[in-house]
Amino acid sequence: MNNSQKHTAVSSKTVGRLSRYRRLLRQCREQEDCLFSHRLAELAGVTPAQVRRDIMAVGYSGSPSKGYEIKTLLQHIDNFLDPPIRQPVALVGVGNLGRAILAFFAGRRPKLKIVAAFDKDPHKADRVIVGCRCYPVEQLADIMQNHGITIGIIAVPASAAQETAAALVASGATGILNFAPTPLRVPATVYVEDIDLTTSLDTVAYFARSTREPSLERST
Amino acid sequence: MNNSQKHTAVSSKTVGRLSRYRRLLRQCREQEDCLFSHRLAELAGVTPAQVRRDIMAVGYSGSPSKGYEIKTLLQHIDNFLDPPIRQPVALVGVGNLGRAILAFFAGRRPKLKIVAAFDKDPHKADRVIVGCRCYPVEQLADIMQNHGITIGIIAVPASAAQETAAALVASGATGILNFAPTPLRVPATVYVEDIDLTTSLDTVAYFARSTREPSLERST
DNA sequence: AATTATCTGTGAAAAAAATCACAATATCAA
DNA sequence: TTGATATTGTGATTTTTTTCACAGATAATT
Repeated sequence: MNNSQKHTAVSSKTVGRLSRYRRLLRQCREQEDCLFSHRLAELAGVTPAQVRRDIMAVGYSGSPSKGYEIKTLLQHIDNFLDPPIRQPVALVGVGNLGRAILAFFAGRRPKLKIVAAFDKDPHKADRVIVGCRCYPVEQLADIMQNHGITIGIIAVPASAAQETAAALVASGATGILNFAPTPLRVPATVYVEDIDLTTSLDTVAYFARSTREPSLERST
Repeated sequence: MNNSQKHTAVSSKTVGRLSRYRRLLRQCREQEDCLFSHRLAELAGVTPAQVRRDIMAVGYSGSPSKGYEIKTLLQHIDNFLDPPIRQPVALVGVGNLGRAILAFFAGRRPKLKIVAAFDKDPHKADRVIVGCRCYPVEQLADIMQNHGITIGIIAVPASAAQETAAALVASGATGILNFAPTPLRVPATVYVEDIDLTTSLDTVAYFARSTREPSLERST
């Protein structure tokens, strides 16, 4: 009954959608006990087949008559997505964006928590911002190793992003969430997810013009 | 010489990469006059073939001997990505994240500018935050129509996201950048781009474990 | 002028992602 | 028990996205 990584490597798209399903399921577990793929699909804005495919990855089977038992499905998704023990996170860059990120993640997820923030500006060091201790960047390596941090969030200006990434990797990071508008050079063993606000806004602006053919978006 | 939308509809992935190329090109236009696809690919962390394909969309051809003339290529990308005149943007939700977004976009892009922010909290109304006038949500429709706003950024809590989206669409939005962790129901003619911090962090956390096979990431 | 080297632009192929479609299955109704 | 109905899980297919690979182009070299 090993349900860990046995199938042919789950894609990041599937992982992302599972995270989204989880949130939706948590919301509706009070109202309902079970739901069908088409119901979850509707909530998530995807197709039922997509939902079923994604759920295959977590190794849980629903019943043709009742669909998926929400409680059990959630357990399976949690088990799939969540780290076995604890995966502490470091944030680098405590500007506007950094503070917003701290506030956003504060208090959720005990296992996936921002346990340390870093900033170049010594004025910001040794303070507690939104419940998170802030250190000067010089201490990055030390503190990351002390806490066993393997995930870094980069919220520094583009000009400092590459060196920040290098420092994170050197201190043991194997995953980076990058808000800086710069592509990062990291070893192939490090997973990087970019959140590029400019690019996203440009894309929205582009498609907001030119009344496109009713395309990929969710409808009523 | 019509180089507008003639080809078979450009994908959002291509639009996003063009936005990224543009930023990189601006950075290196001082140093260099021309560059090859493999150089831009290296900067952007993609393959040369990808770069060439993407550039096809903007209707510009490089020279086999000199590559792409940076100045001209930039003009073509700008012409492709930028709105003909002006595409004002509205931000809804002036919490931590909203303010960070305002700060992030402040001063850039004259044609694609956040011209109005809205918040439910009347305390935040009628102030100027990071250079942007803030109004109570009640005035959303009025002000959007006055300014001819067609792009909305949603930075409200998940619980208010759907109604915000509906209000934006009702007031003329055809593109939405959604930071709320909820799928939005909008007509198929409205383009939505989701930026889901939780999902992104979950994905990074997932791939940060399990030393994956050297996969899709950029290497040294 | 011919040769070489290297690039672009793009048809064709491959890979990745999403969807279709249907056998297997569970439940209900009679 | 049988039949009718509706859903799951998944092989096969389709669609989308990326990459390959090469003809055609340009300049430098001889």
